[in-house]
Amino acid sequence: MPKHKKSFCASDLRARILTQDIAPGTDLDEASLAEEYGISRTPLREVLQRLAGGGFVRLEENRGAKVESMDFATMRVFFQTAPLIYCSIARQAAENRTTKQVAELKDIQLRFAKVVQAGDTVQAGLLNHNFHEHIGDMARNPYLFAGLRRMLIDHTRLSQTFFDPKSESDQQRVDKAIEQHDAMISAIEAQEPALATDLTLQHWDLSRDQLEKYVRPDPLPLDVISMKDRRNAL
Amino acid sequence: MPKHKKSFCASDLRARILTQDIAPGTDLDEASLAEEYGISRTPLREVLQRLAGGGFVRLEENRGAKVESMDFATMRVFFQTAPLIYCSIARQAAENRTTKQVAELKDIQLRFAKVVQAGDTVQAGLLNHNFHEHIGDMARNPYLFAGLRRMLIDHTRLSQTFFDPKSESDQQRVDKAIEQHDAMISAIEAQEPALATDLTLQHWDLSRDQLEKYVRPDPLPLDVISMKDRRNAL
DNA sequence: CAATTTTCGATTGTACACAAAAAGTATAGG
DNA sequence: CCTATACTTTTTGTGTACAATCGAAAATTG
Repeated sequence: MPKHKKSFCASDLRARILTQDIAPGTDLDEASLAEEYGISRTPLREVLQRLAGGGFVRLEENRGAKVESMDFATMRVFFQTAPLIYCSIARQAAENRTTKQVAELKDIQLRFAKVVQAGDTVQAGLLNHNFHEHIGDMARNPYLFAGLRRMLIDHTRLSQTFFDPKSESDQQRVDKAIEQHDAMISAIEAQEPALATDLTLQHWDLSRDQLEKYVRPDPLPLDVISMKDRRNAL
Repeated sequence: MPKHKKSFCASDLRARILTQDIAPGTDLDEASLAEEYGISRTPLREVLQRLAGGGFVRLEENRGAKVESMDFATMRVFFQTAPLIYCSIARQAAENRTTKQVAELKDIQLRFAKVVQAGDTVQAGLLNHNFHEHIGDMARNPYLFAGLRRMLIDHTRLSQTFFDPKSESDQQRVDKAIEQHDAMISAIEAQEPALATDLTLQHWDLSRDQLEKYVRPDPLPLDVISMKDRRNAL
């Protein structure tokens, strides 16, 4: 049963990083994590090496592992590159998918819709991640897939607020995302690359709008700003 | 000095895989490699984990590390995807490069031209790899860069014959590749994304023509075929 | 003799102890 | 009071012994 503990450790750390339960930039202490997961430092270090390979953490010489963080320059690149990778992947997924993979994708989507309904925002984020990673797998393009995985790490972490509906319009947005997933599944199943690409672009637009709201929120009302200025004035 | 041995082991294994000194599909035995590099199995396993993260080897449970191999389906994808990734990278490299990076790229190119002149095909392949990876670094796009690195592993391994001029036309091809590198450097330095993209596409075309010749060589002359048939006939 | 099971050898996975390096703390000197 | 340096503590890196697993040959059985 020690094997099980190691793979649990790996997937749990992955999930905790994706959900920002462990914040970007955090250093991971080997000894305490090893104790926490009930394994020794040797296999824990191997888990960290693998997470580093996947772009979840960064290893620095004699200084341990830090959770990867995203700077502003990278965020700009993220918005630039996401549509390219997502759409290329979607097109190739529609071209190359197997029947089995479609069934698996439907299963993920079913569980996704369920946890969204139940209001489990953490699991929703993770299953949304799985959904898009699975489409990446369908594309059978190891080069773009590598890029997609890096992209999804950042996307999932940035989207933590996405599945947490606070208002009526938020709820509509989440419902729309689920509908878009269903449409994407259909297009991939029907092997219609152009349609899959188009739907993916729409899905991206929805996500982007939400992200931009989060990254660049509405400016403060003028009176609040003037109050702040007055307080901090010399 | 044990630190030095470990990083040497990592870079040496990387080079041996890229040059096909260790063939695709080979299993790597931990004990013998550890002895070979004068380190114990623990750090060697960490090296293998990192190589696995980079896509150089594949780790299988209780079955060690195998050098990644490329099947025919992937080769098709390789030819499809390479121009997309290379050109996107080149464009963004021209947009985002720093002066220091240009200097470093020139240095790599200088050493590249030198080893090609000296007929050192192994080093030529590795320095060509470095050249393109460094352009990837200039693009400052971690998502495409991840894909580029995977692509370069396969490209470098497939191109092992490229820098080994056996005929006059081979020599011309290698000379042309060097010229193209120089032109690419100029375009990146001048921050001309469109030109950099165009030159990269030309460079890809040169490489692709050579690869296709290698992958799908000219059919054997008819008389040779008939002789073969006669020999192997029942 | 074939098919299945068992046993053995080789290889990978884990734990722990120790070595090396970095970070933090106290002390001496200006 | 600040700085620099020596010392202590904490954390990471490595070597080694042992446990678990896999694959293949040998033995058992129908």
